[in-house]
Amino acid sequence: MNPLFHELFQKTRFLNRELNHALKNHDLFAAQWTVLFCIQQQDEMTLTQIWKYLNVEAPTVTRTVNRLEELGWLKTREGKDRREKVVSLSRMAKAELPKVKESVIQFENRFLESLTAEEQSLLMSLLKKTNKERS
Amino acid sequence: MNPLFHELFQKTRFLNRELNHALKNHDLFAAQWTVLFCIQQQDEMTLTQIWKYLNVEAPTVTRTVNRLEELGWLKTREGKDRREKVVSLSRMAKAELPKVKESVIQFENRFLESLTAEEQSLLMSLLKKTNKERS
DNA sequence: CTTTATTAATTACCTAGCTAACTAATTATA
DNA sequence: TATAATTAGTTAGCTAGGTAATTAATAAAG
Repeated sequence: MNPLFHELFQKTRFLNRELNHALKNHDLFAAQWTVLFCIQQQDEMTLTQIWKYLNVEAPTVTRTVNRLEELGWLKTREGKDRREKVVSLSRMAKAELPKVKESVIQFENRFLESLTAEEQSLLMSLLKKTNKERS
Repeated sequence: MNPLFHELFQKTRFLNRELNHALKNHDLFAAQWTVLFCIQQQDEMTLTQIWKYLNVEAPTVTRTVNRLEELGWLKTREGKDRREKVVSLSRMAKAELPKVKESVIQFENRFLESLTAEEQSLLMSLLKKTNKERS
């Protein structure tokens, strides 16, 4: 097994663990945060838009969105296409998200502080250059 | 949310999915393969050695090792310290692993073919340079 | 218009991470 | 040596990813 893969998997496990830790004060998990984040950017999204954006399967998003609705972060309504479920932030989420974002930014900066801006964008472009064909 | 994180998470999700796909012929999942791989390198390992190597928590390894034992890939014995469980490859695993390795190598090469050797080692060193302090 | 195909979302069930709380064996200490 | 602390592993239960199969609504084709 190529050590690059080992390193990649280890790093993201570590990142996930630490991000969960940073979000604990806000009673959120990493995957929940990423869903909130992308909805907040778009104001409203259907489930399909969410899972396509996150590059994740539909059932995963169904579950996370349901949980976030239970917890009071999200509200949902039927789309004009009645198969669609349209998701948006609750009042509470709009009030709380800025603080959450602050925690996440602190965490990200701590993780990246040993890389210069050039190294960060280099890392980004190398990741993007990697093959994305599904076999 | 820093786009670098988004890209990292997406990439490893993609990698995991594709590696699972590549391993399907051998009736293995990615995490199972990584356990088999590290045991095969060391010949014998205790559970603690495994989870420290993989940078994963103990219960995760307990479960995966049990599953692999059920499936006939692994055998276990008691260590001289009777708390320890020592894990090694079964006869079947030793016979099959070379073919599995072949599939994995093909998969890895396909994923990395758009990067030069220099780019690969650059990516590796950038990942390693990242902060690893647990907060 | 009716039938067929497609699409959005869900349900059920699997692997795979995690934490917290536990047992049993070993090591350190009083 | 008896007790306390540590260590190896497990169990229970959560989030989070996946696939396969299903339902309901819409779109396309006959």
